[in-house]
Amino acid sequence: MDAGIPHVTAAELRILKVLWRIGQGTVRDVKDELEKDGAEASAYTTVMTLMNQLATKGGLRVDRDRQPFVYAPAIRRERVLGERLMQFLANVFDGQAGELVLRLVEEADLSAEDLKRIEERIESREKHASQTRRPRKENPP
Amino acid sequence: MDAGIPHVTAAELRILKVLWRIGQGTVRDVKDELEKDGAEASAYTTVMTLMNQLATKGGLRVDRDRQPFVYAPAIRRERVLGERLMQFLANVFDGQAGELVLRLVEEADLSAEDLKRIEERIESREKHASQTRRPRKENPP
DNA sequence: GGCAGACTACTATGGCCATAGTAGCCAGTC
DNA sequence: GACTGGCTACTATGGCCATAGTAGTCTGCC
Repeated sequence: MDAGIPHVTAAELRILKVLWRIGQGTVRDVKDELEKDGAEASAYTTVMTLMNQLATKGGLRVDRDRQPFVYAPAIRRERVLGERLMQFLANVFDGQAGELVLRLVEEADLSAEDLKRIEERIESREKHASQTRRPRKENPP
Repeated sequence: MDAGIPHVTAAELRILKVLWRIGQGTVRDVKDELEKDGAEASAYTTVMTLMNQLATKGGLRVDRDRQPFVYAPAIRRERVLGERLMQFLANVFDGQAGELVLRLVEEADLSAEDLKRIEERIESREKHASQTRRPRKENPP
């Protein structure tokens, strides 16, 4: 079982984000996308190096039958971002999620919709919490 | 003007956290504290190197009249964590604070008090938002 | 069948950072 | 006044990562 997500560096994450967005693509596709949103992108070979590293780690799946090779994400956005978030929470906020959320509510640009949605989640969360003790997401064996 | 906070690396942040907690201390004090909570700490000279780097950058203030030198934080916890948070938000969640908060509400350990406090903030936030446009925290000179 | 353009594989480099060692200094002790 | 223990200053090293170059290969076209 390879439940653990491979370690994804910052530059690799930029690649993954593009592929999550466009579904799949060649090195050139990804490079073009990066140029589009990112100000100045990296050299073609740099992007390729990153993509191959990711593939080696199991972060991307490569179709080598097509020419040029076509790359697609092999790990889900949710998992990667979740992992990152939990790590950040532990490292910077010592696991104090409450403080982190409060800060965001105060300082970040949250739209009215965001706030509404968050409230709803909290409410349903509180309801469940009063019944079961700490209703946490299950980890099925 | 030195409004910008110096770049603080991960290891340096560990040091700063200790000093925010204990107020001030010598290299040995900090090393001892690190040993206390962190499993295995670094060598004495490693801690000293980090503290001197921080001092050089303006992250710590050093009293060299005392022997051994006494170090104290020169930047506020709020500022450093806030900076870090905004950076993380931009890099990983593309500035989508809403998504980040939702994830935390769902997956992190939020106590009932946390939830309550967050709700209050949101409510007051929504009230203000309907009057003034984005009431942001002031930066007093 | 050879050439041009694009693509891949392998290798190189430099920066940043965490870690820590060594040498030298200073202060208190016997 | 020499010695010991702790402290400081300076330097070294190795790892990780972002970046990218070069050589070699493949494919399609003329």
